[in-house]
Amino acid sequence: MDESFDAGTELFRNLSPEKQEKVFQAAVSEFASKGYRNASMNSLVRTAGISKGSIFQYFKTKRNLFDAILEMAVQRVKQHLKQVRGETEELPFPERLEKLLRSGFQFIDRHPLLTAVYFQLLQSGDAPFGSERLIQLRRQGSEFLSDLIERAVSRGELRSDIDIHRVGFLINSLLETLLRAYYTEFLDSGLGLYKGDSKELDLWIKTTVDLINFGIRSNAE
Amino acid sequence: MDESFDAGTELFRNLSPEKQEKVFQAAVSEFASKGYRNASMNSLVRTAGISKGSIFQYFKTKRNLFDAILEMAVQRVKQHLKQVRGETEELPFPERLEKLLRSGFQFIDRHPLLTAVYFQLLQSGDAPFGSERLIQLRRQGSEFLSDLIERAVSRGELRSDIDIHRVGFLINSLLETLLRAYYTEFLDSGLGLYKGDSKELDLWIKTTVDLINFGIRSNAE
DNA sequence: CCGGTCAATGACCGCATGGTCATTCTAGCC
DNA sequence: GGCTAGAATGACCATGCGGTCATTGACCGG
Repeated sequence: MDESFDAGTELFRNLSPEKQEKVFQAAVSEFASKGYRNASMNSLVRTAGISKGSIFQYFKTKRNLFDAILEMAVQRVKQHLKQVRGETEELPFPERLEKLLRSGFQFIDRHPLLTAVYFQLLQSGDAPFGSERLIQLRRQGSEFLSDLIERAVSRGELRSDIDIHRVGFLINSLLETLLRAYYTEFLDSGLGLYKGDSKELDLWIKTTVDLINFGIRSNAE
Repeated sequence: MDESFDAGTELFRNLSPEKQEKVFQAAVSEFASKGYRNASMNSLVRTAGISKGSIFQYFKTKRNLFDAILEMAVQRVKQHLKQVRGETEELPFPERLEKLLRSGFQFIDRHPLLTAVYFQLLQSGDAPFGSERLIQLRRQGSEFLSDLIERAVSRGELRSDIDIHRVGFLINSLLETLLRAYYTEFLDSGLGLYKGDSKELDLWIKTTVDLINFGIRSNAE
């Protein structure tokens, strides 16, 4: 998970970066594959190669550990989105959408497990905390898109009568679906999106961006 | 869950319909709220008001019970979709989409728990069986929409160059998102879809159908 | 009223969980 | 080498799980 991250007890933060990394890696992997409730501290400790007592000295509870992992994932996702937003500032909306999707696939390639933790939580709601945080995280995703749309509307690129927030929600959910299906086998309906190569991805990106831009109604009538 | 359903051991099928119903109700409720893995037979038995031994005499294992519940849910969903397809045979595509969504909300009002079991499985993948069945269920959903689209294309209502299967997948995921958010608080981003009244739903339906039909690009250019 | 049948029951089993803590090990200093 | 501070350890705990089965109890024909 790249450079380390301030979390856990003082004891944990004083560990060698390699060991911190090893523990983090094991934790992310455990939560990514089983979600919060079904993740097992026993199993985690086994793959990390440390003793059970240690993990509870590093992070007092399972929940604390999860919070730290999630915070890291959220931080990285936000940072990624900000970067893409900055880099595509001047682009017309369709290209912006395309870049957003494409960079999303790249992000997953680089951080597959962190993405899994993030989306698993967002979709299943399997969390140690109440729904307020979930609602907040989801809203931020929708709002990111709403902002892009609003800007494009004000530039005259998009119809001025669209319902910005609802459409932001819808497009966000579309993008989420695509990204999830890219790394989750059972979400792909045998259409080649799951772990698809760049040619497959290009087709999906084009189809999606076109749908959003033009809709499907025949131009004839 | 309306009339009873052939499932479980002979002993269970010979029970009085009321008792069958009571057990089924408790099971659906348990699986709907906790998914498969986190559902507890102990808790289920408590809410059903029967003893633990009995439930294992009625259905040999937790998995058998889940299979029966899921089969019922899938059957009802399919039956519902067939009905809507039949009733909207002659309608233009946009109206068809609208009716499909509207009747989806109605279905949830009538069968909230069954819907929850069905969608929870489809989204979380938390199942006692492998991913093949999940892929199959998802594919059937996509194909239902692909068929509607194909028919509309052949009638000249839709652009003839659209990628029928990919667009079917995308629209299906859009509809799934809306329906899930209608009964799942944390999926609604504070936009009033969750348990929304009919005015809210109308707005969502209109926005969604318009997006799919016309896209968002300005007509000006 | 009896004896037989069979459904209902809940104590019990082996296992896994999140979490604790007394003990052991190790590294640094004199 | 001996001492000590503090990190690592895994046996242990209470709890809950899916599943079993000897016992109980309700009903029924004679």
